[in-house]
Amino acid sequence: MSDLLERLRGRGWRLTSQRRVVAQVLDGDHVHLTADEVHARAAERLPEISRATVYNTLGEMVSLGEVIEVSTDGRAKRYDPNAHHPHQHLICSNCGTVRDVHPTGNPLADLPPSERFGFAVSEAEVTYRGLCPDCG
Amino acid sequence: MSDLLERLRGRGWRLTSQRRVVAQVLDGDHVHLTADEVHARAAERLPEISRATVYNTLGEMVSLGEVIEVSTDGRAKRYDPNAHHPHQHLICSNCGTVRDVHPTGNPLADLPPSERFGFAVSEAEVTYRGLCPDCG
DNA sequence: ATCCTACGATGGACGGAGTCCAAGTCAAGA
DNA sequence: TCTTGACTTGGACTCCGTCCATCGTAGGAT
Repeated sequence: MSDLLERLRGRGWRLTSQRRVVAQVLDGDHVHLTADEVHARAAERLPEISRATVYNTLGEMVSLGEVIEVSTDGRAKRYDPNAHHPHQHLICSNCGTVRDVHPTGNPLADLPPSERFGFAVSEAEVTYRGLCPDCG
Repeated sequence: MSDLLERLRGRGWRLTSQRRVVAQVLDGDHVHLTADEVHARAAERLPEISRATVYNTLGEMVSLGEVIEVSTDGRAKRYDPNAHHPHQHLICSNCGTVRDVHPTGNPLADLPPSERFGFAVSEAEVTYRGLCPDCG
């Protein structure tokens, strides 16, 4: 994830140890951690990192388009570092596990003008739900 | 919405004034109120109705499949009484207004088996986002 | 019409998730 | 090395929602 750190520094970020650790925690595929989970893992490497800093850093990464925020249910938001590869999410209705999926088709094309109510529609987010192998 | 009340009574519900008022508040199309908004409107008709009762009643209606819970952003859940007409949602990225929409196509069919990871996929929820006419 | 009682309502305490703020710290340019 | 403004900290706070002990009442039984 030094890619991410490079991109962030290129945007004028001051590179602190806290930000470095948060970026490292978010590395990988199928990573969908809550802010508190990010905080817990970051604290393993940098014990005194604060929750506020984790929230700030995640929020900034989201604003910069480097991380996606996923509001699965009414619970805590999850953070998905896979922002540069368009995808949707498949969520287990029972245990909440999240997988990245790549449906065919383009949902935006499925919304006819008569159903747009004058909105400038820019995004379609698809959430699939069902039971995962472990919960099935 | 006496339809709804009839259905609920048919399911063994005790018909209290509180439940009646909540059901009345949820009547109509394009209704997507938060629990607190439901509480406020219910309280206009029945001043001493409690928040807990509103939450209980909404939760029961959701369990019975008479009302749909919509988690638009990370904020308060919204309650959509239009449960018997399948639809998706179009949300203004700026002001949060919600409209019911009816896309063509079936997103479930767009998720190939190889992208299902062994899940028993049962539901696909599509959320469109963009700027509404007022915010555009 | 009245009584009974289990189901529902109440409100206040509680919990989780997230934001805010004043004070202290430090990355990085001069 | 110095300086400074951006960053971090932790604790208080807000918002949304749940829980619980107690009280009230809908509606069947009589």
